[in-house]
Amino acid sequence: MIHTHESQQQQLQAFEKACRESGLKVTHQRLMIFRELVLTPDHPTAEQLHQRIRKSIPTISLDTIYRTLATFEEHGLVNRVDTQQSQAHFEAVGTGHHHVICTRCGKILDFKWNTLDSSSLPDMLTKWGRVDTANITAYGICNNCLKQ
Amino acid sequence: MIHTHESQQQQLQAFEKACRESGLKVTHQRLMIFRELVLTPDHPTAEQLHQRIRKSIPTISLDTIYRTLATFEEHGLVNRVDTQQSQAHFEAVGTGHHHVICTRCGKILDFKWNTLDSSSLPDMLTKWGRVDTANITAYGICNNCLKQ
DNA sequence: GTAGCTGCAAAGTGTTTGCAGCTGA
DNA sequence: TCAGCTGCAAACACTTTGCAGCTAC
Repeated sequence: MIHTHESQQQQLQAFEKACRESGLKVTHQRLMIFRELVLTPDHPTAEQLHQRIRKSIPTISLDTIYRTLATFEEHGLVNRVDTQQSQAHFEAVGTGHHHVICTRCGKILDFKWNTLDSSSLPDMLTKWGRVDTANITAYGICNNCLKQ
Repeated sequence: MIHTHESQQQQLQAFEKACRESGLKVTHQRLMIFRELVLTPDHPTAEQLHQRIRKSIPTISLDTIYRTLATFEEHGLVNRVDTQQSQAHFEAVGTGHHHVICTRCGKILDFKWNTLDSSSLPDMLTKWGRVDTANITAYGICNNCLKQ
């Protein structure tokens, strides 16, 4: 995804606005962390962010990165990307490929969805390389938790 | 996803076959771990598997669970489920919702896909509860890595 | 001035590894 | 028998937390 200069500007402005609205202080560290996420097209880990931001704020600590990302996530300013990494959940192969996760109780349910196969994915992906698998991960609240 | 007794049987048989073919020994521990994954509809963590399997093999250690799951994964017998947990990657909100991850270099690229919105998801999910977001995570090899 | 943020250091959690003894084929 | 699996314990990697000083508002 390539972002235009305009939309980046907008995101940075929206950031300052969102900070003021939630009573978050706009510190140099927070600004640089958000800036880095907006300006680069990849999705760095906390460690990678730390390496990059040290170039402009040499004294910034890794735990500030972690704390800041957690704060941003709470306020809906950043997303955590789904990956297969730890804390890992496992399933036997041959079951459904897609999952719904209840954000309240954490339970995971499989579902089937025939619409998604590699031929129906956007052209852009065939330019990117060879896609082997594609899984949907949905998040919501299950009926059990909604009742309570 | 509810599995019939037949398909569970098939999965267990396929397991023994796959073990023999890859030269893996069919130990009591491995059989119980795979059995647990096939017979239960949820997707436990290594820790949860350990708790459950201890009831039948009290001396089984957590590292055997980890090692066994890693072995199974290498041989394509189990899948790791995508979640938002650590080692986490982050993005600013407002970028694309879907991701392709290169399994060789680990780089993550965004992509847009208009076809996926909550109304197009299967009915089953509306019975499950309230779905808030649904993201696709695709895995493959990017062109850069394919060239090498 | 003060609530709240940061850096430091230490602890916590999930996962992996080296080694010696055990076991399935 | 013997390659390869397991249990133990220790190491590792990533993330979180308590505290004291600092800073944006």
